[in-house]
Amino acid sequence: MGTTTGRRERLRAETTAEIKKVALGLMSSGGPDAITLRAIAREMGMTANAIYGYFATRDDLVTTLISDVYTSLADAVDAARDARPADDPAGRIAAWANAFRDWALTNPEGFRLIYGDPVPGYQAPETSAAPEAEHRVCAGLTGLAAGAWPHAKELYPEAEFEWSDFDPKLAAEVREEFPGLPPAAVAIALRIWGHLHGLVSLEIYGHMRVQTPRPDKIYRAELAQLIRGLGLPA
Amino acid sequence: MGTTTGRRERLRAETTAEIKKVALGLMSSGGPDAITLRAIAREMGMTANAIYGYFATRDDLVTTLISDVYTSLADAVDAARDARPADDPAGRIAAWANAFRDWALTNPEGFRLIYGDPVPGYQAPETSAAPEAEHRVCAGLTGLAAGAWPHAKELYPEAEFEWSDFDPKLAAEVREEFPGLPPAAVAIALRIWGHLHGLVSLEIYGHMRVQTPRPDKIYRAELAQLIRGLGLPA
DNA sequence: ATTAAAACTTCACGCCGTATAGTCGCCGCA
DNA sequence: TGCGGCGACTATACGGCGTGAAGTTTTAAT
Repeated sequence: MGTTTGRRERLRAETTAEIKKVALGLMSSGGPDAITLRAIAREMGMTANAIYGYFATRDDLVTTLISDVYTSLADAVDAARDARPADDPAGRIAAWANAFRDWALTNPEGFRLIYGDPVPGYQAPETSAAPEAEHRVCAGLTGLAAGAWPHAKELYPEAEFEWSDFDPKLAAEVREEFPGLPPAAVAIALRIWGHLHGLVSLEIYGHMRVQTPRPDKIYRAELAQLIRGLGLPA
Repeated sequence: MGTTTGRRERLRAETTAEIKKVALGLMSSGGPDAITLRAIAREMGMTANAIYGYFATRDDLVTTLISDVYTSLADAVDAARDARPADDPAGRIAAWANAFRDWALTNPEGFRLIYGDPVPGYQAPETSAAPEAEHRVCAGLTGLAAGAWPHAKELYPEAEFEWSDFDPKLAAEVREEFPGLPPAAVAIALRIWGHLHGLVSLEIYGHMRVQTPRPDKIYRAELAQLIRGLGLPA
């Protein structure tokens, strides 16, 4: 029966999943630095070298983890955004942004893994470690900008950007999903990404709390100004 | 002669300086991960343990480096800002922001050292690694916000923030240097910090270039909107 | 010249990633 | 039922890391 070869594959998949699970556990308890092949193996009752049967190198494992974690972030923000109706662009933006910060505060080590120097000596592959998830995040943000664009277009100069200013794949997807949307809206999306990423990043890495005990208040003010700056009703 | 005791101290200071210089050199050529006691010692023709006569631990050395590098960043942005006259708040903001990004692009490893996970296993001291320099950066930003406040105050709700929302030292300094400035202006400064930090950080860590070949254009648009959002004339 | 301290080396330990070679058990096939 | 092969795993080893303990050399002060 073909199930026998299926069995091996299943065992293999289970072990792979356990490696990743243990690695994520180590990360959340001891930070990304705690992701070591030896520690994972110890926890699993194996030898470190056994892991090489599943991942060619430690960086390979880390890249996979980044992709998984980034996907979970993308899922979280997408879900929060889609819980609001499409005719409430301000609410969708606020939901997305709050989900982003909440996810980061809940998974600070994951945030560092995705956006920081993930692990000692890690070299990211040429193409980004999680291009697909990062792409989803940007596309989702552009969707938010698209929802706000009818209000925002009066406030922004359209002429400054061209489609060639963006990654071809991103541009193509946006033009297909939101026909008529100008490239300037994608620029807005990237700028919003930068704003939110910056505030959350400073908070996660401890730079914000030195200046203010209420980073949440700063973030809320940011949201209010963001929505106002897009010409949306509160 | 008293110069004899002075000689020892001078040699000691020179060696300390050389350790830091070599460490910074390793960092700029091989990234923060390349800062290892053994590599520094190798470069200096010493043993790794000799460094323990100058720094209690590797983390101590890294903390000192962070402080030095952060100070050089603070110097750069302060100088750029002060090159513009006080009666040109928009120009001062633009100068500060451009100096910030330029410094980061020139010293990407320094940026990672300051704002990222500096080095494998590094544990920041309880109080921030470079509180003085970080303070200067925030105070400088608040100065920019103060310059813009006469124009911006119409656009922002003042009531949302109180002085107790900020670090007492920061608040005290701001209140002394800019009497009459409301706490809302400090919130604006922190938000601007977040915006610029986020865009630069995404660029430095390679997330922005995956989405756009022209991060400079995004940054320029950010600046324009920032100045416009503060009610300043371009 | 003597002495005490500072600067530096040597050796050792336990981590790490990973390359190489070898062992064991399960699979399909005769 | 026996057997060959292959995949999963272990054993051993190398060089790198931070760092502690102990010993040696250099230097300044008496």
